[in-house]
Amino acid sequence: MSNRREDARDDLKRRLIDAAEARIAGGGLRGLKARDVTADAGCALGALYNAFDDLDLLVIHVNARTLGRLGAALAASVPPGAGPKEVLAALAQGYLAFALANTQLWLALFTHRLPEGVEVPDWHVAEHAVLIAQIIRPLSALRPDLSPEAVTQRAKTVFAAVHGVVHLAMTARFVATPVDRLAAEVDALVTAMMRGLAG
Amino acid sequence: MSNRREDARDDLKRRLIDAAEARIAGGGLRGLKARDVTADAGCALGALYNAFDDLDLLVIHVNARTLGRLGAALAASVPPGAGPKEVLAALAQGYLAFALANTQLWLALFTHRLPEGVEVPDWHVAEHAVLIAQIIRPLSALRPDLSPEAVTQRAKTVFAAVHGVVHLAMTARFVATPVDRLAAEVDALVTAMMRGLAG
DNA sequence: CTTTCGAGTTGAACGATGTTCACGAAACTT
DNA sequence: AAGTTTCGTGAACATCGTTCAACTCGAAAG
Repeated sequence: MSNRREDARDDLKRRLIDAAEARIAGGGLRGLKARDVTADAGCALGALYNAFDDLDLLVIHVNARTLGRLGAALAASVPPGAGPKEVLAALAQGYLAFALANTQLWLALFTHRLPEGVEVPDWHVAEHAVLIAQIIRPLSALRPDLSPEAVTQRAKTVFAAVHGVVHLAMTARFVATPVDRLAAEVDALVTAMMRGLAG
Repeated sequence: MSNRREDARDDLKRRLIDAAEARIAGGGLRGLKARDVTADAGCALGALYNAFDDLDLLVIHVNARTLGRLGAALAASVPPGAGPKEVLAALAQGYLAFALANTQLWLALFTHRLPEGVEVPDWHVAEHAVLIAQIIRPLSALRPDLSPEAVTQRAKTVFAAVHGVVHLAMTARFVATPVDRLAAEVDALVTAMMRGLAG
């Protein structure tokens, strides 16, 4: 059994992801430099390109972690025994709270772009399901008449609308909602959408 | 009168903005290289840094143009003599149409970021008013009870929600709305918000 | 018209950054 | 124990944005 090699390899990968995560959390995606990460992880510059094809792929692994934590945070934000509308309102507030508490890592989920022609790996595309997965159940409870496909589509739109408000508030200083108004505006948006969508 | 000099200077600036605009429209913000732009504009590499402090400032001038065209497109998308709800629905569709027709330049408005500590010039911050300016009038007609400040805040939220749906559809992979469904989803979102907000 | 002056232009050079590669050491296989 | 494969190493390379000293050439002065 070749164990020593695999263990060392996995350990190096973990250290590199740790270091990249810390660098992104500290200085944003722009602050991520190959030389910094390898220095933090305690390996040579070239070792990074043995563990990962690319700096982009390293970022994708950091984003995978963030998506996992985000999914857990969303699940934890829903009070037990709540009605559909309350669940959706709670999810929106949970999303906002995560974005505020993990700004740079959360931003990296949406600002990271690969060079033209390169596609995101399928396994990482699938991980983005957590963004809408928990919206689907309460939404279909609210609209039992819609097909599963239609509910999924509506869930995407509801998510995108909430995400848009939070994202613009934290990136565009121009049309941004002040942070202290954010929670109220997100809540107003969600309840308005629910009233409108529930017909 | 030193005219020859000023004219040449302004002409060079215009050619540089033209070239940068074309490069962004073709290959996105990532495809913008100082050497390409100066070659297209027919000047030496260093001349760019005489006309503009920075590549970032050149991008800002391109974005200023785009905001101007976007404002005009939004104004043109509103049918004369329409009611408030129709105006808002038309503005949303106009925004979507502009984003679809000018994808890369429109994306540059929101993906361009300056290095840490550098602030966007005030004159360019002010230009972003066009994004919500035309939303305010129909919204205050719908909600005469709200103060001007509250209406402005709601306009920002409405814009951010619509923007989020369009933006995510054109950048994110998994949670994206298919383009052929986009117009319908945007319309459903706006009408739902109007119903919810007006209630 | 000639001279002088200075703003604008030029392209080589610099520093930063992502990525590659030949070398050598370490670990696994037989 | 020898051979083979794997992988860490760090110098080297290519590509960026940006700077700078030398040069050009239009504009004012004599």
